[in-house]
Amino acid sequence: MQANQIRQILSQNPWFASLPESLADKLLEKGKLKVLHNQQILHQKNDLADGFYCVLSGRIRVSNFTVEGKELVLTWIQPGNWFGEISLIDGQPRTHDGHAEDTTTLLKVTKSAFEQMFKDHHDWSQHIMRLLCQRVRATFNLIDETGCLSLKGQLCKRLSLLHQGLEEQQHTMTDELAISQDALAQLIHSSRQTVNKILQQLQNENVINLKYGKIVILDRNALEALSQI
Amino acid sequence: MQANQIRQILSQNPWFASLPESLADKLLEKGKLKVLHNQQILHQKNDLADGFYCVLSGRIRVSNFTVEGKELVLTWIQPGNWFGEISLIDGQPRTHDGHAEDTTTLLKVTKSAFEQMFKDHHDWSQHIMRLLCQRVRATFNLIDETGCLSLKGQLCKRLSLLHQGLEEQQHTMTDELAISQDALAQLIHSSRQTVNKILQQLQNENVINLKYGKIVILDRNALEALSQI
DNA sequence: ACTAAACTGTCGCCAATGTGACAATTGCAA
DNA sequence: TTGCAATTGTCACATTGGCGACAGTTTAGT
Repeated sequence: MQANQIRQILSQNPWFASLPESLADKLLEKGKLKVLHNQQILHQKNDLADGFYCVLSGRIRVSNFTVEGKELVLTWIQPGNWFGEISLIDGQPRTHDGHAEDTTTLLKVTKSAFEQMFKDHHDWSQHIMRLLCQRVRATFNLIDETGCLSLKGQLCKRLSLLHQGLEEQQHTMTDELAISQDALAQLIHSSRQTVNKILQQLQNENVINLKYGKIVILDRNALEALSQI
Repeated sequence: MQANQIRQILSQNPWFASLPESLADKLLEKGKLKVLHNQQILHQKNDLADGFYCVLSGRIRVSNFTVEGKELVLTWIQPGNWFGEISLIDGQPRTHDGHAEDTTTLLKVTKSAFEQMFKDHHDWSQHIMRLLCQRVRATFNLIDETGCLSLKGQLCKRLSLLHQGLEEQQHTMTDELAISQDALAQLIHSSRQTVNKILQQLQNENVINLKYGKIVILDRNALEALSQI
């Protein structure tokens, strides 16, 4: 992958884009490419942290397992997003498993390089604090969603977010989300059958179109509106 | 409230206890007492942040409302715990409402005093980062709980945590939690009736004893074990 | 002591949702 | 083309848990 291509992906992330040029350069200098194949494990819950990562292509599925062995997906980390800073900062083990979905390219900043950033750049900690605040707010939103919204609301919100992420990263004009109903069910901790029923409803309301393995967004605004219920 | 009494309460909090003496002193210097009466509003969701707070007595109920007007309690902040740093750092509005339960005494560090800490003490940001990491981990735990555990599991976990908090703050040897079943139901986003049913079960299993307005913990270990299911 | 308010215990009904089962459809690769 | 695996569509059934209702109990205030 070319350096300018990497820069291009990274710059679409608001947090990275807000870094002063000098810090961004330093971070890139320290980053090394790492490629995972589909379903390869990046780290497991309770592992010690070895790096600060950014997804360049593919995606990372962040999840946990219940005692009965059921996988609960917290989120998917899409290209341009950084993660893994928490364990590096507080020295505690990873909170979740991280698996690659598809062949996935990462930019990895090692633990020692990450720590060097604090020593070399007095303002680095400010940016890390902002990243942490984002993380807290994102998890609060997640809690609100699961607590306040109906399953239909949660599903619409997720579709809306996925659609938005698609726009940011690919600049495509297609409104197709390549995701199975099974995967969607995992995201909102529901069952495939229930998700299917809700998606049928949405199709009848002309909000989406269902295809094999993908969903076409017809009415983004309706989706946003339904994310309230 | 006496200065040494305040210090005593604050020192029982692990985060505060880990601050270097000099930083702790500075923070105390800047703190002003603020008293709220029962149910008084400290801040509402979307308010701009005006301070960094620590509960000294009473407690703060942190919650949100659904569109239908139902209150969802995220947590109660017990004495010794600091909060409100997120909005101060990223400049975004509050994520939740904060209400006093009982007459509540707070230590308040104003926005400008908080910001001055960063300027005067180069290592202050490190401690704030640790606080943020704690916050993220706590919310991840909450998500895991609601996603992975049965209602009984969630309830046992909450009872266990409340019991633990009680020990830390009061050094009492009584194992009575003064909390209504109604309030417990709010904490785990459930209904009073369901909570009552589960509590009855736990009483039959000799894990707890039910009283009017309070719960006596009989078997802490059993509670911990049940927090897994 | 009396009363009102808060809290608990319990019932039955009902909506939401998980689950297993099975058929139909689609896409991919040999 | 054919066969297989992944995905979707649909059903009946069981379970969970929310909710209204109401009686009983405890506390606090006058």
